[in-house]
Amino acid sequence: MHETSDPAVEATSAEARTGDALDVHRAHTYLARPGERLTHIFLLIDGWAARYRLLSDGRRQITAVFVPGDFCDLAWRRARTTTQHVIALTPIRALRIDIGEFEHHVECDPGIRAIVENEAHLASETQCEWLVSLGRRTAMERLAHLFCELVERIGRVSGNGSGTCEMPLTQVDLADVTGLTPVHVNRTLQQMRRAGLIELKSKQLRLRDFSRLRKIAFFRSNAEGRRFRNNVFGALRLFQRAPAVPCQPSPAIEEEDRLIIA
Amino acid sequence: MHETSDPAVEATSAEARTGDALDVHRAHTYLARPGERLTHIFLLIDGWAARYRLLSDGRRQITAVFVPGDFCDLAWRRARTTTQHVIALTPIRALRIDIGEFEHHVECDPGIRAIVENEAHLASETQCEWLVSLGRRTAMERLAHLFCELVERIGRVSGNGSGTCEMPLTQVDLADVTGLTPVHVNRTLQQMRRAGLIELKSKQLRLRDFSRLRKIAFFRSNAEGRRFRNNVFGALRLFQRAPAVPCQPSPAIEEEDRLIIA
DNA sequence: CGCACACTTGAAGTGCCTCAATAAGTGTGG
DNA sequence: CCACACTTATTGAGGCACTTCAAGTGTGCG
Repeated sequence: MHETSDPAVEATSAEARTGDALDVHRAHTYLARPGERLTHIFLLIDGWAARYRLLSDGRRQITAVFVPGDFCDLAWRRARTTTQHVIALTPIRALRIDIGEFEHHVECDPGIRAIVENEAHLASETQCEWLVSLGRRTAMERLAHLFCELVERIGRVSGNGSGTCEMPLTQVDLADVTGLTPVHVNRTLQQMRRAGLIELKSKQLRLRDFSRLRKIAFFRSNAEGRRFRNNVFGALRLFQRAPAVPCQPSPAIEEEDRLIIA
Repeated sequence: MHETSDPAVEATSAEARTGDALDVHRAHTYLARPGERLTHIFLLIDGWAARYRLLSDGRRQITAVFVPGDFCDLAWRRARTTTQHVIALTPIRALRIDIGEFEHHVECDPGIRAIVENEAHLASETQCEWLVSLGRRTAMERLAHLFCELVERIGRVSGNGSGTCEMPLTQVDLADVTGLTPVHVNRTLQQMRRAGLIELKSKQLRLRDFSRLRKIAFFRSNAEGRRFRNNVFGALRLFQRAPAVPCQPSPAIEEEDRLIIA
């Protein structure tokens, strides 16, 4: 598979065919701002991003974290405009898919539709679990749960019951995900280190005792649901190729067609 | 429109045609339990319901509140089984729609598809705002926000800037929505009453100063997004009538079709 | 090498929780 | 219609998880 080993090269050639572009962005660049007209959906290839809501007095709550393989942001497929910020947390590479083409793919390609609907479903499950964290879990439980989730999403669990994954989130980011203050995140992380639960240094997270962390976090694995999840290269390939058979997308639904019954 | 003024009668006749049934349930009956095979989606006609997650030590977090006109639960359209509890908070009437028929309707009827996708989108926006509440808002802000949301969803705002709506949620329910304890909900409600913000008695909520509450809650209206929302009778009618033109639903997507690329 | 950013630590304060008891509703059956 | 059980709402006192403010100390990078 040497000829397809570099997704960037693939993307470049694909761009000529489909008009989709592989974007490169530095950390902290905005992929979306609230109120913008929605023109693209990104398929994240490398790096992390986050969606967040900012209150007018500066309070910030991160409402989703995007890792390689995630679409960003499926939440706005039905919307005219964005309602939240999306920012690159690290340098990223992402396939920028025109929203019209995206809808066309979803309409015409059952494989892509299955992926997209599955992704949306996973995102909604994740979001529910975040609600539980923010509403009912303690600081340590919230962090433990987040770490379990991320290791399941992008990490590796080794035989001896430990797991590892990248962790580019700063303590400020972690605070804005977990609804805590950075100071308290710091103290809680140290408590977890002292308890032998985790190691976290230079953007590398290691769960030293996955099963204990799961219990602490009341973590419910969604590995089954992720079994059929797209992987980043697979999804990339799917979106890069033109649909094998051109199809007639059903006509766009006009506002007048939406149900308004007095 | 006398002949269609009673949805129950309509439903009964529709049942003969479509197999959908209008269910009546008492308060506190389960519409779903985690791990159940998903067979139906409910269209709530009367009464309120809630989805929640229960931790093994008894902590409960309500992750969605359903009011008349809501589908319950769209979150599971892509799932084989339910992952949370859904319970009737009050006596309810609901149109029980077989999941297969539901998917058929969505597939074949662009009007229904528009409704369902719009509903799913609204639900996801609401959920994001709940994340912000639980993560970054104080007790009073959380309650103020919830009240603003509910008045926008089902209440009426009168000219003088006050709004009213039904409020069948007990203080325990409110606590499980807002991630607080019932005791603190009680104290916060009294504080809001004393401040002249709300009246809340015998299941009736009155916002005495909607604009002040909005500011307190950092409430962002989604009235625009709800303009095209189905209303309960409209949606009921749609789901009761058989599709005007029988259509060929695209073949179900088999597991093998889902993308698995190593 | 120095600047910016991430992380760490301490001390003091507070918003919310826990435990506990009582009052006020609400439905149910005799 | 009252007696009873049960849920819901209220109030008090005390404690703790988390916040706030205010220093620091690494640490990576141009």
